[in-house]
Amino acid sequence: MLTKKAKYGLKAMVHLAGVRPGETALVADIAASNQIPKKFLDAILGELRNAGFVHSKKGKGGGYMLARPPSDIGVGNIVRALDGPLAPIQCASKTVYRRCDDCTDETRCAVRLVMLRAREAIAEVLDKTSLEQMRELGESGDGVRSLVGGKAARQAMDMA
Amino acid sequence: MLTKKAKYGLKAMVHLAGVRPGETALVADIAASNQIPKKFLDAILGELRNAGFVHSKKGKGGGYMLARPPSDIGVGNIVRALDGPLAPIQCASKTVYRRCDDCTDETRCAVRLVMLRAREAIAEVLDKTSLEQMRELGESGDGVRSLVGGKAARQAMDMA
DNA sequence: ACAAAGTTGACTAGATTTATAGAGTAAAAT
DNA sequence: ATTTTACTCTATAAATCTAGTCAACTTTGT
Ligand code: FES
Ligand code: FES
Repeated sequence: MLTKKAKYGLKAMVHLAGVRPGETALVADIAASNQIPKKFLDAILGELRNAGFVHSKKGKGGGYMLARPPSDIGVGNIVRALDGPLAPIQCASKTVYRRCDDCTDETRCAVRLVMLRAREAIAEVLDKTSLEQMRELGESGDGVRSLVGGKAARQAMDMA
Repeated sequence: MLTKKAKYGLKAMVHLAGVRPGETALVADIAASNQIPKKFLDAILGELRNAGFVHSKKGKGGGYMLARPPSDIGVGNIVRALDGPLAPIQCASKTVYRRCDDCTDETRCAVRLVMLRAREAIAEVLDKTSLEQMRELGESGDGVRSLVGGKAARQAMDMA
C-alpha cells in the first residue's frame, strides 16, 4: 500500500510539472490546490529536494521547481524516494534488497518468487511512466479504457 | 509494501498446501519450520479461519488444514484477507474502494489513474497464481528465469 | 546598511497502526 | 481428569500521519 507521503508527493510533482518551466510554485499553493496538510508537504518536498528531484528557493518569489524536465522523471523513482522499494517485500527488491531472516533458502522461497513477479509487474508500469505522461493521463481523464484490454485483464479488474 | 502479517500468512498457507489432504498441521510446527513468531501466527491463522480459507480443530490430533484444495485458492485473495486491497491506493481498488477526501475529480486524478494500472498489473500476477502454483514455484526453485522475458522486463528488473 | 516580510527548513509532539510477547481460557481426545 | 491443542485478552515497542513552534535564508523597501 502506497503511503500518504508518496501519494501527496506524487500529487505535488504533478502540480510542479504543470507550472511553466523556470517558474516556481509555493508550498502553500500546492497544499491548498491539492488539499494536502501543509506541514506534511513541507517535509515531503524536503525529501524530494534531498533526493534531487526538485530545487527550492527561499524568500519572496521563492518556492519549488522540478530539477529536470518531467519527461525525464520516472514515476517509479519518485515512489522509491518516498516509500522505498517498489517490491512488495524487501527480499524481492533490486534497489534496496535485504535478506529475510526467516526463510533459510531464498532461492526456493515461494513467497519471494511470487513477489518477484509482482515487483516486475509494478515496475513495468511505474518505471515506464514518466511524470509528464502521468500528468497527461489526468488531463485527458480517460483512465483505464486505453489499457491492456482483453478478457483476462477485465476479469482481474473486477476483483482487485 | 506487504506487511509481515501477509508474508507470514502466505508462508503458512504454502506450508498447509504441503501436508497430505485430510491431515492437519500444528501452529507450533508451522511457526518453527518457517521461523514465524508463534503468537503472531496464532492471530493470523485465526483471521484466515474467519475468512474461510482454513479450518481448525482443537485438542490432540488437532491443528489447521486448508478449507479448499490449493488449486482453488488464489494468492491475491489470501493477501486481500490479511493486508486489504491489492491496489496501492484505496481509490484504485474494486473490492474495497474508498473515495479520496482530497482529490476533487476522481476521474482526472493522475495519481489514481496511474495506480489503477499498477493495481491491474499486480492483480494480473496475484490473481492468476493459485496457492498450488505458488508452492510449486518454491519446489522447483527456478524463480524469474521462466518469466515474461524481453529487454523491457530485464531493464525494469534492474531498478525495482 | 538595515529592517521587514515572505518563504523554506528543522525539531518536537500527539494520535493511530503494526509487530511481538505473555498469561490465561476453552474445547477436544484419551 | 489430564493432556493437548486452538483461542482470547492485554500490553509494549516501533512506524506512520499530522500539527505546532521556531529557526534560517532571500528578497524588497528605506
Ligand atoms: S526470502 Fe523473503 S519471504 Fe522468503
Ligand atoms: S482520487 Fe485517490 S489519489 Fe486522487
